[in-house]
Amino acid sequence: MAPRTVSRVVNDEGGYSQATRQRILDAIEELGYRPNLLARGLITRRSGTVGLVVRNLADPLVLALAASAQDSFREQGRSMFFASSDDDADRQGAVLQSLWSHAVEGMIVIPVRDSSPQLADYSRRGLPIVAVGSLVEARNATGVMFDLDAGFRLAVRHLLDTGRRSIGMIGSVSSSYALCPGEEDKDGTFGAGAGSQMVRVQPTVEGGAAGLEQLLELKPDLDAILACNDLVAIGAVGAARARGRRVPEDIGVIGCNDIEPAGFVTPSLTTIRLDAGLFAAAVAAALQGLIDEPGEQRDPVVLPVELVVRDSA
Amino acid sequence: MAPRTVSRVVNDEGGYSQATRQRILDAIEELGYRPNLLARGLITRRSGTVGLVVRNLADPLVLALAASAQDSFREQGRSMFFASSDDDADRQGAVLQSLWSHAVEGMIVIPVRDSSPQLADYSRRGLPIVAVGSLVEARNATGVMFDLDAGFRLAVRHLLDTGRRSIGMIGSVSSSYALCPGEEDKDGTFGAGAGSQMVRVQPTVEGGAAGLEQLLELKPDLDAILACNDLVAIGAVGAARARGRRVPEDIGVIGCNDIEPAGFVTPSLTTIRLDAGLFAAAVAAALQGLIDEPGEQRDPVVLPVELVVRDSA
DNA sequence: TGATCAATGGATGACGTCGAGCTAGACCCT
DNA sequence: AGGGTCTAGCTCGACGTCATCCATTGATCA
Repeated sequence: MAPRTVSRVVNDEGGYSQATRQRILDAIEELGYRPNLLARGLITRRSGTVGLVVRNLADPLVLALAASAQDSFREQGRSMFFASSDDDADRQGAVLQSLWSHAVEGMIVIPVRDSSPQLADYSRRGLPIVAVGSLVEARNATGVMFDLDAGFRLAVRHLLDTGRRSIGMIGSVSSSYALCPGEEDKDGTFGAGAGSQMVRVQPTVEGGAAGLEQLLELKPDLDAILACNDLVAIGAVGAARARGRRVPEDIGVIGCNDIEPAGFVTPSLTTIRLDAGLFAAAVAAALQGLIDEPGEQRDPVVLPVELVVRDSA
Repeated sequence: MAPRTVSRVVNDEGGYSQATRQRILDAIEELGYRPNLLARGLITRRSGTVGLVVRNLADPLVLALAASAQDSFREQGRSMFFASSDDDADRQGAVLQSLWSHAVEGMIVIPVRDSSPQLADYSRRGLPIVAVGSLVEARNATGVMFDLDAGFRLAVRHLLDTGRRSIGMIGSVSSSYALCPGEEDKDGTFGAGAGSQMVRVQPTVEGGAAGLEQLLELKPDLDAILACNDLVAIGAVGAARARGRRVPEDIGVIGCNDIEPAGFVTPSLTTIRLDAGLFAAAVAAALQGLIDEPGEQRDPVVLPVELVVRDSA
């Protein structure tokens, strides 16, 4: 059997009979032949791999993103590298460099804060990059993000509509890519006429509890909380109850993300849902586009969000 | 500058002057040179990559495993492929095949049920495999698991010591690797003299609720529940309260895993803690061992567990 | 009969790197 | 000066695959 013919069958080039094809496939099976994708990638310049770089593993969207991205990539016949930058710009750079040396065809990155120039640099040198929740203006790069402003407006409207008048916001000290709607609103001009106040904490349950304490200090008449993610919201609910405030009667709380526990904590959490499946599909499609048609300028993709009204507000 | 000399510098082989080294490093910086790891792997037969294959992404241990494994591998200078088998043996096989074609040096696998022969086959053909929570008897393979039997005994002892007399167990229809202590105890011979009953459900919050209903049907005098994981335990707590049973007064509930929400649900969950960091470190070390000294027979690693007593039992 | 086509396979070079072996010169020691 | 040792640098081949180009064989078609 000639190598050339085997190559034709393995690569589906056509130009062989069904009988030959079957004979070759049988032989492959029997001998346990595995094509060496390193060698193939070396010559074709397409390695069949992509990379996913996240900021930290604790982020609830990461899992869904990884799962869904993986599905898309399997359909594309690509394998996926996975790495975390641990919220460190240098490490993010090292990861990009390393995976690029492994000849990934493209990368999905949840970028650390202020690393747009770094990403733009890599993409300009030829590495296709989809930045999650961040704008990267460069050839070979694009962004995918949730419409957090809309989510923020939905939440504030809901609070005002249900009679809340004094809204506090608990933001995150280290803004994550998609968890802090309205975070840009630094002056705190919440809904018309309503007072407002913003504090920043660690984006955890404990942080949420601390944030509520701080807000009550600043604004004793507080009757609503907008939290940058569901964990923070859960912490705020706990602290409010410990202080003798009822939720939702005395204080309404809205989270963000709709993580799984949000549905079964007491009271169940009203939250801005970020649809992880939708998100991941959009990300994978965007990367595919960048790889297939390199060099084109692309508009960022903005995904809709939804307010899920449960018991907490 | 000769390629050979550059190669020496890049690979730190020695045999060059400091001046040459600096000149080369400068040139690398300036030209944006990236060594092609595909080509390097082709000739050295060490690709610098490993694979992590999980059963499904919803498993709470997966995140911690991924995070910690990634840290270990970074120290080893390896990059990590990531894939999910979605609980499908054929897909697991396809993933192993695909990643092996990408020349991974070894794999960490959370195996789908009854896939030991498949793993043994791959490992016998030369792919180092660390199976998580499963025994694989083969050259080039080993297993890492929690001492779930010990956890099971701890939990039962605690329930008996606190006066429980009628224990029900909620297991999982699709046993996962580490979440179901005592699942082998199919006859239900729980602690001495205590009655016992076991049902199997989906390992989710909803499944836990359904499981409790079933158990109460079978055993109206039930006063304790042992759940195969924390989500199931949370579901069982919710269902028990909906039925008017107080937790822990009327029914004690013990979960397994110590996932993050376990500490802040109401009542906080007594649970068998599986230390994910410890686990992942052991897994990474085991794989490193398999890669460095191939062919040796190895004993499986068994990790200790701990009972975390909170409010639910 | 000659032309065309499909199936098959041979030969050669390239991808970017490392490995082995070699040369030329510098340096030291006797 | 002669011999040994070390360093810096070179040349050549190999890794496993695909691309390119061409050769052979039958079969079919005009």
